[in-house]
Amino acid sequence: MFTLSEENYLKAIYHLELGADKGISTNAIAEQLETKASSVTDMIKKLSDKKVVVYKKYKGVKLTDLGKKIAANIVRKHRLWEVFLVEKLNFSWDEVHDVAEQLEHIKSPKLINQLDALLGFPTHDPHGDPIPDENGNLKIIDKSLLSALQKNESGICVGVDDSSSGFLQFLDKKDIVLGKIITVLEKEDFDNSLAIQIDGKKLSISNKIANNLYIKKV
Amino acid sequence: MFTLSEENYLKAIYHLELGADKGISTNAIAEQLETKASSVTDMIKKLSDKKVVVYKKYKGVKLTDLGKKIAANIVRKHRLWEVFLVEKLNFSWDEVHDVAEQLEHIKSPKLINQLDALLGFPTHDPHGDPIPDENGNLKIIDKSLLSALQKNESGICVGVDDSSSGFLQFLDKKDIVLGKIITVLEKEDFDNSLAIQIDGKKLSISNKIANNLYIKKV
DNA sequence: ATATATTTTTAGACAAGTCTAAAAATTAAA
DNA sequence: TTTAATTTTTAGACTTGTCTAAAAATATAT
Ligand SMILES: [Mn+2]
Ligand SMILES: [Mn+2]
Ligand SMILES: [Mn+2]
Ligand SMILES: [Mn+2]
Repeated sequence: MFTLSEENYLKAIYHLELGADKGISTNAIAEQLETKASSVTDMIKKLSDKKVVVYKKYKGVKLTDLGKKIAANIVRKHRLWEVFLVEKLNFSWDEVHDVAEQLEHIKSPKLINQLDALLGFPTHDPHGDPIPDENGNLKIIDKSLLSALQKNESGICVGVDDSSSGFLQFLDKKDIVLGKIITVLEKEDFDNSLAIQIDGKKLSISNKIANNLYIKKV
Repeated sequence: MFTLSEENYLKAIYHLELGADKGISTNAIAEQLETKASSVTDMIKKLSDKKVVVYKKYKGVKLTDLGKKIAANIVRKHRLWEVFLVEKLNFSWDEVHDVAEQLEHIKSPKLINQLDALLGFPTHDPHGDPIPDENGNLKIIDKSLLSALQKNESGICVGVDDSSSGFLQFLDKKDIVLGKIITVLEKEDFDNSLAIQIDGKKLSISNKIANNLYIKKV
């Protein structure tokens, strides 16, 4: 069994490993968890003793298969709870993360299986992130940043890169919702801003926004 | 804000105070929480510093109004989660307690309000125990033990005194469910067992069972 | 290749929560 | 009302997870 703290370290390493081939550095973990490098070194030793990471001094850390499975299960719980909060309890997508951070540590396999069923076995959370299955496998869908679209191309909104409540509330304000179709009308060379069409309405979108919104080309 | 451990102490004292006029003894709390008296003394000092209990050395402990409110809120969360598990996730009433012990510590007022609404503002949990409102008030319904019924009197099942899974599963097996009406056909002086009628069926019930099942006289 | 800067680890400390063993206070019994 | 038994508190230790400051290793720059 793993403590709350150990689970958070495993999850942090799991997230950092996606899109990284080398071992994860002590500093990277410390930054992710808003803690100090020395604390990370201590915890890594414990996790190494428990066979969930492989650790070589000064060489960074990698999850073992066991570690990956445990971490994926925490992510699974986090995302299922986020779906629950939005679908069943009328939370908006910018309110769910902090509560899910707590709920993800509840230990009860039956609870999570039944929750999965109640929600109709969702494949993605409210931010468009995939929900790992019971074995920790997740299918990556083919998505790209809005900024990668060319003029006159269209895409369906499928996720966000930045899921801070600031960004999510901004999208709400602009009526940009996952599932809607965006068409690029114009790309400005000057500031890389975009003129887009969504829901029949025209909108101007800064480069920063376009770099944080995922779409699937249609 | 209170730690998980502090919350568990407050809840234990809250339960012990129901049906006790004096201060709650160190040993009583230690037994309830399956810990040692010395640990209780340490924690009581902390809770006293935080103004949630009043503590006089060797004289036991009492919740302040603030302490009562916080404890009642934890009980509220515990019981709402139990209702959720039974009503929405198909848990049986003997499976919910351990999970609720974890869920009761999740901090999110919105979560609990929305959960309350989703469940239709229930007044009692699956074991017949009342759910405190947002202010910590709970209305005690007039219930008595099955063993208090006289021959030919009837009552509706409204709760259990012992909510161990052993007892609950026993009731399941005998088809004794909250809401059903029980009529006492016979009382045996010899062993204080009861012959009862429930759902048209006749059943023999030991004194131990009759002393752990609450009914409301009809 | 050597010096400098950065990263990582170690050493030592601290708070929370728990425990055992011993001392002090209270309660019950003779 | 003394003595004995029980309850409660204190003293000191241990674990988990964290921190700061200093040492060691690695990476970067001249
Ligand atoms: Mn999240
Ligand atoms: Mn999410
Ligand atoms: Mn319970
Ligand atoms: Mn209950």
